[in-house]
Amino acid sequence: MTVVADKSTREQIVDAADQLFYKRGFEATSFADIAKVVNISRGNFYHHFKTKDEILDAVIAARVGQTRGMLAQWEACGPDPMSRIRSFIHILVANQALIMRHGCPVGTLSTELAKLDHPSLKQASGLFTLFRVWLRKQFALLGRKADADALAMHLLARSQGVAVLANAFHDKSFVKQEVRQLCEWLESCAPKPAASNR
Amino acid sequence: MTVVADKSTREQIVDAADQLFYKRGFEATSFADIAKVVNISRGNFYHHFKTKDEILDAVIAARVGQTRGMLAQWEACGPDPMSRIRSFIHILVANQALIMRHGCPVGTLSTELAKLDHPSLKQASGLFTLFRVWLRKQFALLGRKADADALAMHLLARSQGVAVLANAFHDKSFVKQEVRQLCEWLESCAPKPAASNR
DNA sequence: GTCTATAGATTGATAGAC
DNA sequence: GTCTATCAATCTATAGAC
Repeated sequence: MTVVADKSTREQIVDAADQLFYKRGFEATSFADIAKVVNISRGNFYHHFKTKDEILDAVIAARVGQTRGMLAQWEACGPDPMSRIRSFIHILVANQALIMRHGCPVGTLSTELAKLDHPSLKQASGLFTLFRVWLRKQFALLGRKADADALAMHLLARSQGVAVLANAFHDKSFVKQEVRQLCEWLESCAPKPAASNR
Repeated sequence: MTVVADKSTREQIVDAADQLFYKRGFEATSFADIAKVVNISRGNFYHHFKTKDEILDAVIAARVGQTRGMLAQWEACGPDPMSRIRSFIHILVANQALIMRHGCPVGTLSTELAKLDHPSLKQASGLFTLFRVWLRKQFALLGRKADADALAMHLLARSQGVAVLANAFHDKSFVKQEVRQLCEWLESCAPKPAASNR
C-alpha cells in the first residue's frame, strides 16, 4: 500500500509474467524467462512466489483488477449503454495488432488452462464473466432485459471468433469488416419505440 | 502402401499424437506420453520421426486428409448448398462434448502454435482455409457469389467463438442457442427470389 | 531480500546392441 | 524395427550464505 515510484519486485514479476503468459503462453514461459526480464536470479523468485501456479493466480488477479477498471471507465465515460457496448466492440480495433499476433488474452488463457486441466481455469474464465455481467447490464439498460444475458454471450462469442481467426490468418481487413457488422448488429438490438414487437 | 488389418507403428504414433495434441496441447505432450499410449520405447520413436516437429507435421497432414474426406462427404450427401452448410454448423452439436472439454481442434492448435511462434502455424491454419474455401463455394452456389468469402469467414468466426466460450464456461445450452441462431442466420442468407434486393 | 549452488525430475534426442 | 542405456539441457523447486 506504499506509494512509491519504483514498482516492488513482486509487482515487476507479475507484470513480466502477465506479458509473457500472453505472448508465449503459460506453460511455455519458465521461471528463467521471467527472471531474465525482471533481472533477478531464479532463486530470488521463490521468495515472492512459492510455485508457478501462484504466479498464475497473481496474474489473473491483476488482470481482473485491470478489467474492472476498464469497465468502470467505460461506464463512467459512455453517455448511454449503446455507446458503452461500442467501447467493448472497439477493443478489437484498439488491440488489433496484439490480437493478430497473440490472440485475445482472455480467450487464449482459458483455452490453454482448459487443455492443461488446470485448477485456475475457473478463475481465468471469471474474466469472461466480468465482461459477461457488464455487457448483460448494458443490454438490460438498452431495454433488452429479457434476453440480456444471451445477447452478452452472443457478443462475447462473436468477439472471440474474430480474435481466433485474426490470429490464425493475420487478416486486418477481416477484423475491420467484422467490427462493422458487429456495430450494425448492435444498432439492431435497440428496441424500436413505435414498431412491431418482433 | 500395404493393406493390413493392424496399423503400422507410424500410424499408431500419429493417431496417438493427434489425440494427445488435441486433448492436452502440443507442447504439453511429451514423447514419453505418446510412447506410453502406443506402447513402444522412447528410443524406438526416433526411428519413425526425427523430431517432435515432424510428428506435428504428420498430425496436421492427417487432419487435412480427414477434413478433406469429411467435406467431400458433406458435398456428396447434402442435396443443396444450404443443407451442406448446415452440416458444417452441426459439428458444434455433434462434437459438443469434446468441444466443451478441449475446444475446437483447429482453433486451439492454431492458437497454441501462434503463441509458440511455430513454423507450422501456416500449415495448421491451412485447416481453416480448407473449411473457408469449401464454405465459400457453398455460399456461391447459394447465390451469394459476391460476398461468399466474407460469409464463409463470418461463419467460421461465429463457430470458433462458440467453441471458445463453450470450452471456458462448459455451457451446453449456450451451444444449442447459438447453433439455432446460426441456422436462422443461414436461412436469411439465401437471396429471396421475388423480394427487394436489400 | 537477494544471491549461489544444487537437487531431482523430465525434456528432446542419440548410440548401439539385438 | 525395437530395445536399453545414456546424453546434455532445461525444468520446478529447495537450502543456505550474505
